[in-house]
Amino acid sequence: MKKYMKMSQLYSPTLKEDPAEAELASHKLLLRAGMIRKTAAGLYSYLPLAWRSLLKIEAVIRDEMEGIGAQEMLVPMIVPAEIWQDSGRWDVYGPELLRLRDRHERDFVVGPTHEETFVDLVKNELRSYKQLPVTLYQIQDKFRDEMRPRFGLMRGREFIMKDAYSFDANVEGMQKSYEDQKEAYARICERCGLKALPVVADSGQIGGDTSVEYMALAEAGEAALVYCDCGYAADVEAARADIAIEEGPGTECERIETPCEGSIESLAVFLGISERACRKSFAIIAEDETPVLCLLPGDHELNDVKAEHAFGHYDPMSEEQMAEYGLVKGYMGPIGADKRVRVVADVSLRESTSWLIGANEAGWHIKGARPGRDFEVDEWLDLASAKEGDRCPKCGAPLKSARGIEVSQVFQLGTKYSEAMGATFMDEDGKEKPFQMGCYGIGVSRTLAAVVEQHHDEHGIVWPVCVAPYEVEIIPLDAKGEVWDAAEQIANELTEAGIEVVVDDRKERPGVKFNDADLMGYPYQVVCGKRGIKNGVVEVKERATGERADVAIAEVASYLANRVIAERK
RNA sequence: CGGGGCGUGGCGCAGUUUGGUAGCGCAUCUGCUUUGGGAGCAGAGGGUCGCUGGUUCGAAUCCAGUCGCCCCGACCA
Repeated sequence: MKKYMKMSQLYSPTLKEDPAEAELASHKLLLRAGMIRKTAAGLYSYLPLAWRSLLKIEAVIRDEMEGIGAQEMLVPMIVPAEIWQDSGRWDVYGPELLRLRDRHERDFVVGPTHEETFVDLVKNELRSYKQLPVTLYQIQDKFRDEMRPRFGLMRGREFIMKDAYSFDANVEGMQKSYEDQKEAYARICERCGLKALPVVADSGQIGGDTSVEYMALAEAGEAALVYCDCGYAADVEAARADIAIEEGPGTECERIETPCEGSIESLAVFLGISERACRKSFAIIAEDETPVLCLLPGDHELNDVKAEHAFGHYDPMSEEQMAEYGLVKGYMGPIGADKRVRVVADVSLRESTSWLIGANEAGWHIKGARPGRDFEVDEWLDLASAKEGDRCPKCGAPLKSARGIEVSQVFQLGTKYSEAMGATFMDEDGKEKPFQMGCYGIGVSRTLAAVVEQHHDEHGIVWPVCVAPYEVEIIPLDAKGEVWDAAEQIANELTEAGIEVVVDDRKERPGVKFNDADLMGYPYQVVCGKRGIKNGVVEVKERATGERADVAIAEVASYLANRVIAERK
């Protein structure tokens, strides 16, 4: 028999003040609303309210997994070292991996992810292509000994993850499994109330769409991304920068005096041109000791990741080195630089014919310089960090920028683990083949934090119905008498209608109850006060909009039940 | 791991510079009043000042070491 929850009994200690340790909205609010408590760095206890929300997220995940035929199960958190040695990760995984030894001196790891366990599990049981495909998943705590756990649930060391593994007979099958998961992930985000974008995570080695991360858009996100309405989205680190050329002034190569401080900004202001019409130069020493001058559109930065790709571990040139190679800080350019300097320019500049560059003399620049005629570019590379306004590599429209929280990732593994661990099956053609695998993770606890990050205001959390710990809070302003009777009646009716209800039965002043209700963020509040009860009405407040409406006591339960159920998804 | 900061009743902080035996706000408990947006008054309880060692007549305060936590960087659900 379902019963409504009483605030007086709910273990959800709220805090008036922001805890000193928290910085992010989600972290502060989850602590303040009495949903989580820290046990140690990166280790959190989920209190009853958080747990209810987590179970709802998990329910959405289970529903979607079931919808694509994935089967839930559970493997041990602790994993014997041998299978990690088999996969090769025992030696590769860094200090993030928590290793431990039992009383018999046997090595184990606390699973940060479970590819090995699942491969080991199926390799002796799935013997024939006829048994494939199979997708297995679990929802379980993971442990990663992060060097810097932070932001509460956002980057904990122990966290709840849903991890799925697909086993297919061939690449086409794997891609199908992968697409199924990817689509399910989009629906999971949506059903949890998250605005998220699928971001291509690694189009590198294997090529194509082999891994996608779902990024929940949030200012507090750790990843910077660019995206386009056409559906393209990429981490700025990985995005190819397609930058419209802006030519500098003039077409003849000519020295001009530029008595301004040696920054692109001041140069552009002095000449009355855009920063992009200038060419920015970075001088670095590549890993192989080659001095390199990188030329970029003036309003773009050298992308660290791309530069490391191109040059290995590189260092910015010191002033002494610049002097040695004939480069003048603030006025660098390819003309007049030492012959040993390798000149590399961003690909976006390839068609540009009028470059405004430093003259390697303080206070002087060169305008109208043309590569091939006035100086040589040794190599054209993608070096610039993409940013807002650059052209979408897919459709050409201007990109928008955003920050995101990586809530989930889908990955085509191929035979990486199955081959390493000798996990094979007998194919139609009578040959032993390694499984084609995919793996798919969702940070469940991180999703909770992301939801709060996207759904809060200055008063507290604003839960979407689908993940709210309770759907309706009833606030009787008197804990006795006819006000209480009406509140209890409404609570019972709603509960009978299958709505999750909490009643603030505490002997607190109205302000305290209102503030706690807003902080904990239940989607609907029903305020029962003397005034209204006399007229046979209570006030229904929608947390998200702040809208209030008087509703007849006799109708409020069915009115709310209909709204809540419609919003559950 | 590098850089910065912080550890003082449950929470948020002051006190540390200049050593003298611990304080404020909130919360808790009791009583009275109050009751539609974090109440008022009166009273009460609660702290080996992160830990260890040292200096000193005397250490929250000075010194050394150590542990923990937070923030910024390199990794990830």
